[in-house]
Amino acid sequence: MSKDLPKGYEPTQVEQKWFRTWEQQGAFHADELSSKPHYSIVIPPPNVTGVLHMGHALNNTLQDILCRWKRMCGYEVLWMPGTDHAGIATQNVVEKQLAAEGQDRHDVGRDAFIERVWQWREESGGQIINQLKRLGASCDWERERFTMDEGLSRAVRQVFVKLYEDGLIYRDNRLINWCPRCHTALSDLEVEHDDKQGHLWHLRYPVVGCDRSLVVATTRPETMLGDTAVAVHPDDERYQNLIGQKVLLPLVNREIPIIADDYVDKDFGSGAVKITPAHDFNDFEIGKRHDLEFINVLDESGFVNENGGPYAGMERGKARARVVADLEIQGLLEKIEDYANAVGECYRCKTIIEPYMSKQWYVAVKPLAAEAIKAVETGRTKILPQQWEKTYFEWMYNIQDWCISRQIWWGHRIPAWFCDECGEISVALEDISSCAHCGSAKIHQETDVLDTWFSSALWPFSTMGWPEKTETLSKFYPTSCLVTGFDILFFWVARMMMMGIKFMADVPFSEVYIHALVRDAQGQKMSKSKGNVIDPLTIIDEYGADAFRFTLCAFAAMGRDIKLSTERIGGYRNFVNKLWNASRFALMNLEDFDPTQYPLESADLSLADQWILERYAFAARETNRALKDYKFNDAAGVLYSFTWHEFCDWYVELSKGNLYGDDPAARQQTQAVLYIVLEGLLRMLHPILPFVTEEIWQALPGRRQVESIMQADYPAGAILDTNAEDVAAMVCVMDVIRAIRNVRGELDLPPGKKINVVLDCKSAVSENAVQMGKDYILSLARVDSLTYGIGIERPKQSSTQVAGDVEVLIPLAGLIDVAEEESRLLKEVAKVQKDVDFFTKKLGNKKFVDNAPPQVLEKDRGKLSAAQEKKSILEQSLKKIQSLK
RNA sequence: GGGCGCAUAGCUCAGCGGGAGAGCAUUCGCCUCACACGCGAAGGGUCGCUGGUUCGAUCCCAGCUGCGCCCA
Repeated sequence: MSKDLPKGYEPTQVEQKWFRTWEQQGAFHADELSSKPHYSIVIPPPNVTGVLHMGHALNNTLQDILCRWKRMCGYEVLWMPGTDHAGIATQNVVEKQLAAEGQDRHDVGRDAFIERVWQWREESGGQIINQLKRLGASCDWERERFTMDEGLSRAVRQVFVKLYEDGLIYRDNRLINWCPRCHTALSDLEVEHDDKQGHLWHLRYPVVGCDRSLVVATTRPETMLGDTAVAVHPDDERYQNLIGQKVLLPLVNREIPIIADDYVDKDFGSGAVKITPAHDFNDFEIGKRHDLEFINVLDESGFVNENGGPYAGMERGKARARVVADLEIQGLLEKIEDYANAVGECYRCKTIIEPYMSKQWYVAVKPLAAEAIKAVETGRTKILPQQWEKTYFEWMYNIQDWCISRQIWWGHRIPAWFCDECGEISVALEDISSCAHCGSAKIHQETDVLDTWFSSALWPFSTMGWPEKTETLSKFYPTSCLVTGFDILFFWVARMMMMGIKFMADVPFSEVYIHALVRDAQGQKMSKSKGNVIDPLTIIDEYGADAFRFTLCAFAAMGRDIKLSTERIGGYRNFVNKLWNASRFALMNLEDFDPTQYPLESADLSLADQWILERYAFAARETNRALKDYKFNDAAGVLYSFTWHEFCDWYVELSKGNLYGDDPAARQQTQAVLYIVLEGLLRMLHPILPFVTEEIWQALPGRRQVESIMQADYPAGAILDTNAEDVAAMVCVMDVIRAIRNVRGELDLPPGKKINVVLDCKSAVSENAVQMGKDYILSLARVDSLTYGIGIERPKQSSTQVAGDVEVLIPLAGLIDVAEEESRLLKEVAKVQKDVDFFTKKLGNKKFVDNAPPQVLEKDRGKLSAAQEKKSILEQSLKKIQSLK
């Protein structure tokens, strides 16, 4: 390990080197036989087709921070990684490949197609795994799982069979969401609703046997081909005498009844509505209530079928145009209005979905949901931020049965067989060759596969070896925490809850931390079509993984979306560089230092040493508290200001006197504190900045007890006891230094210009502080000569500043422009006058004095007298200056 | 239509019952022997609007306005 660290931090090689080393050391591996307390997280499995996007980066950075932190806190940590098989998405990828060769999946056949998908997966699937490693993700990669693995497939099958046997899986013929492009059913959740500007067509249907007609309004005129009724509200006076009569459905010339149903909104359109039970969810319900005919007029690709008469063979959009045109010719188009309504789209391909009659498999989720609700109500599982619990409950209370069958090939094939003889269904764990009901060998297996989310729902236990009773399960289930985005709260979290409770008899996780969405700098959702996507890998290349992780952590405030801008990442890159350079400074000054040889207990700590040790203890406590509460931004904030503004800006500067001085004992003592603080700081930062901290930690002098910073203990609080009075003295000295710097800055006295300073102390405490800290003042404020004391002789003409109860006087001595000093003092007086006014008024309010708690009163009185004191000093000084003019 | 959330410094956001904070940006002075991806100093806010509770409200409550998201 070279101690000649380069002047600027260069992340690329450092990151690769350490990640390799950690993997080789087995530092990510979780031991189920360990006696340490467990901490486990299962990764939200990304799609095997996926590439790393900002959402993944945030999600996995947060998980990694938690895992690294807990590991350092002494837990046996399992972070379980893997990918899901993304049925529709993956099938689409391979279908596209085939299309490029002029083929479709039916040309190659089911088995060959699936073979081809596996081949694709071997060659190009799961690249996201390597991308997660670039981020530094400390998953137990040896355990990587895939939802189509043998073990997980076994779990899927077991669950399916059990749910079927328990009567919780059934088949039914009803309306489902159908994607005419993917050619499969979708669950309700897989349909995205988007408000689209469309039209409302008003169609006129002639009543049979009289010259009246009914006007119905629809957003989907082409479905009129499948109308089997017109409905009006039972109380609608306008139509009382028409109920029970018939209208002649135009174009197809079918007579359909006029029915009454209180679902109809009297005030919408004409108050009459066409009913197409086979193509609309509401109409479906009405159709069942009134025992209407269900006429399906579309085929599985969204083309009109033979039931559509002259329109058969037309694509649904074309059919719409033709139907409207034909109605217009016949004078049956009353009017067209602009109308916005929510259109359902396939979440995979954005094709407009079609409510479609078909026979599918369902999970009856209500009984499962009841348990999942109870688990959150009782606090067995906590959802954070808590507001999401409401959303969870809302959905769970209104949950509908889950359509789990998909008409695709890539996925877990449903283990059900239909008997060609008796017509019964046999469901079995192992493939069967004869019907379980009649024994016939004439059976064929269901061709449908299961919704990918069905296998994802088992993830927390299937990945740990279920249905076997494994050591992993007994050590790590239930998991400690799940970190995920709210977009899959229903898709995934809720279903894992249901399945976990059902099959493991315990919740899958104790806490669920829901994080924000990553947006672009303008607050827009990142999307390929908008072209505003920022690629995490490009960011890592440019700024380093550590800077990127710190940015995400600093932005991850609970309950608010993240607007990511590259400028901010640049800012945190600077932070990493700052740490790097402070460490270089330390290393340069620790070359002759051996941490194992120095007895810290007997050390004579300087003011600066005590102060930084006190700040260190504070930072350690606050960081732990923040991480415990998932306040990632607080953790980042505490560490940022401790590192930069306390350690670098102050302690490093304060330490230079002793490090460069000629007192070997003082030098060695300062080296010791510099070493322990930096070493501990690196450990504090490691969960957020894994790479740079390891690189520096390894370069520190001496040997430590563990090979990697990953295995070192996380700082919990103070390293050494400190004396509160000494710490306060240091703070006083720092105030004096700041006051002198303020005068320098305001009066344009460049650092090169040496100045003399007189400090008039108002108390023995501050005099003592100045006495102990005079060297700090001399060097940090660049003071040439310093005199101080209580009631010390004051220079005749000087610039004045007040630091607590120390009056800072800088003799003019030709240095200072009188006019500038006057304007500076006027500004200062005005500032302090505001304070005096504020507190005078506040303390003059009888109600306040009578009611406010004593501590508050005491504090405010102290503030008032301090402000008055400061004001009078400044005013006297101002008078003197003005007399010079 | 139902639900949830957000409005704080030029920008991005913390804070959420006792005198308004950070980062970035801005201005001024500095190549000070770790760092110009830097150092020091400074300026900048009726904390969306209107009421209410309170000795005291950016913070709690109600209403309003504007902007998001989820579900129908």
